[in-house]
Amino acid sequence: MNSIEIARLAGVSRSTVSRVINNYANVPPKTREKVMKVIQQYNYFPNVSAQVLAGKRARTIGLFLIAPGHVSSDILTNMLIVSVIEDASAYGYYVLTHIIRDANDTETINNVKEIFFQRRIDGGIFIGAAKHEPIIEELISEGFIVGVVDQEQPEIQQFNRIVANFNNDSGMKQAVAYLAGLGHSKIGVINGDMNRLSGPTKYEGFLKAMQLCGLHVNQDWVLAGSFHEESGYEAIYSFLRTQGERPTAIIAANDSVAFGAIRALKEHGLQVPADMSIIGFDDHPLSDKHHPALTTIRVDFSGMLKRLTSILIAKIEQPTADVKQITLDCSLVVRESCRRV
Amino acid sequence: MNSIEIARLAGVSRSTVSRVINNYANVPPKTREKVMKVIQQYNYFPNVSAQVLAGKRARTIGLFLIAPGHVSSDILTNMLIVSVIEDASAYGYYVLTHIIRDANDTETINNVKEIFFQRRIDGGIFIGAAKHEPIIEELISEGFIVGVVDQEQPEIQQFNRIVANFNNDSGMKQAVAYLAGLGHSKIGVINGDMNRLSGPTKYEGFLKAMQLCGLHVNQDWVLAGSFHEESGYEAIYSFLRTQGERPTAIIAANDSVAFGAIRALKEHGLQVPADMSIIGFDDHPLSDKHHPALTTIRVDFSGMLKRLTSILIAKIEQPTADVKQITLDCSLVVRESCRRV
DNA sequence: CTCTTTCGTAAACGCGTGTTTATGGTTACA
DNA sequence: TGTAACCATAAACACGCGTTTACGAAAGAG
Repeated sequence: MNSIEIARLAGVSRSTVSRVINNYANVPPKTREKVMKVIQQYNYFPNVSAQVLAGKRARTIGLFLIAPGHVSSDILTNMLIVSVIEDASAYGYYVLTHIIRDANDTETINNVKEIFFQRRIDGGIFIGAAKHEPIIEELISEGFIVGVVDQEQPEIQQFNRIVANFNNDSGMKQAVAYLAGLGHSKIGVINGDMNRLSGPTKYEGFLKAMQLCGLHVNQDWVLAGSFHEESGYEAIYSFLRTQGERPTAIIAANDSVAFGAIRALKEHGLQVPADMSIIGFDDHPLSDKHHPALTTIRVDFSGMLKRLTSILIAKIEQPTADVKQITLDCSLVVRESCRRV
Repeated sequence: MNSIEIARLAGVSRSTVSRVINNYANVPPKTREKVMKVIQQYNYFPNVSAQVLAGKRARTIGLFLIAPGHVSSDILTNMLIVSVIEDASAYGYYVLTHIIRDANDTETINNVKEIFFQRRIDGGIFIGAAKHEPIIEELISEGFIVGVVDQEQPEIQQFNRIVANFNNDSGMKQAVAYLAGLGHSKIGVINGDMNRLSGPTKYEGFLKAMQLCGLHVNQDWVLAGSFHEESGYEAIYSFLRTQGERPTAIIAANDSVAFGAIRALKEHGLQVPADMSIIGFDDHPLSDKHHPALTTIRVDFSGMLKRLTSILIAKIEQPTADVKQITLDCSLVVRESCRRV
């Protein structure tokens, strides 16, 4: 079934069918109706490949998840997939999801390039990218429209790069201020992956916030991590084997890290928040089900992706649209993992 | 950049470029290498729309999730998305994921049809379909290749329908036998959605298993549910308000239902497994983290989808491939939610 | 030297649609 | 009746690639 058949069955020319489908003005309602009837009767949908070849858009965006480990078990990442799919769907766009296990592997990179250069998609969103991701730079320089979460806005702004970030500074400020308000002055931190933008920015936010509250940062309480549950566990596990003074509160780079940290504390016979207060970051879907329910800095991932998807599609349809950056605020969610000292 | 350009740059004809790309035999290594070099140098990838229009496959499959509620929070469903994407990726296929909130809504159905009829995909997988899903029947009758989880194999087998199921009979048998072995004879059940195939088959499996173990089924202990956490909670909540004898063990249609059931029991002051033994179904990713860790019937969803994806793609590439049905076994996983009586 | 095989070319067609152009046919209004 | 304005058509081209065909050129075999 193609437009020629439809034209024949409706007793009109192929041009008219095309004009009906593409909503051209110069076709009277009666004709339009006649054609539409045949189209629906025969389940006709214009072949998208032919449309693309003829210069139309594919109405498809790519969603690229850079995730070395087991994405499948990360609820948060998975929420985002669904989120983007539904957001795009509202604009009549479809989503091709792709998982990048190793952003440095040549073959993997080639797959990503293939998706863009084969014109499978009109634009793409990258989640979980490192601070500097060569493949993204290459795609942007090739003119592809790309949305990125958690990356720096370069000095020379390009029309085809959209950057979305959270205000980590503000988040950390809220966390530290809350702890200070509870009487804490000995505050430690478990950092995230320093190769990702939110790693260093959260840490810098922490330093700034501590200074603002007039608190001293003890470098022995600055622990390395990498945004994963296991890294939180290991950070605390190692720390507890050392001698010396201990903090009364710890801020984790995200909730997964906080979960791991709490697990390590429990194993060591320390209770949260009785023996140690913990604040997370992100408001992970499981944080309120956790025991103890996790006090955390909420971050609206779904909302961010909704905006990012919307802007991406706007740029696809109207390349002159000039939004290039969005920043969302964070907010403190008080639950049970911190106590007054 | 197109094949004409590449031909010019490599100093060969366009036919030769095409023959290199499609791995034809009659091109000597030296020429192939020369062409490949230019292709890589200029980041050339054949336009997929042109390829499809010229008769090649789109190398894309559709993944359709029928999920009325909040898919985003269902870890299991989300695991499956990632699973299929990675499986397809191994065959050089991409995945277009689509979420169906209401399989009865005309516009929603139209979107699904569009994806197929526009030739965006070579075939599709449906997850969460009802026992009888008109849209699936229509697509199959139109000749599209479709893989379905948890649906009946119709008497007249079609080459383009692939059905994947779990052996629910065997699963229920293991659950009942295990409970019987622990001394339970008063066993209740919370059913799943009876509009989905696994609803009735699990229940029938339960009945058969009870008979096999020589146990009586008390209809007061057969509770209605719908595969969701909330339905498990409500089933038990309502049941506990009734008078009369109570079972010592309950088998839930899946782990989510079991979680809900346990929550209701706890609220009512009943401990699991001290006051009631519970068995789930599926081995949900959170089941071993649950308190108490849930004894359940494990079901290998990822494994099933891996096979289903593999068969779907095999059929796409070789429509005569004649596998039409796969059935996977279940296995009991003993944790902490059942006790000897 | 001739014959065959191998390698390669140029040209053409088809895939299904969007879009433009030149050309009529119909309707409506003055 | 004449003249627009509107509606519709047929034909052609473009998009980029796969595939076929007819045709050579070069190389090797006899």
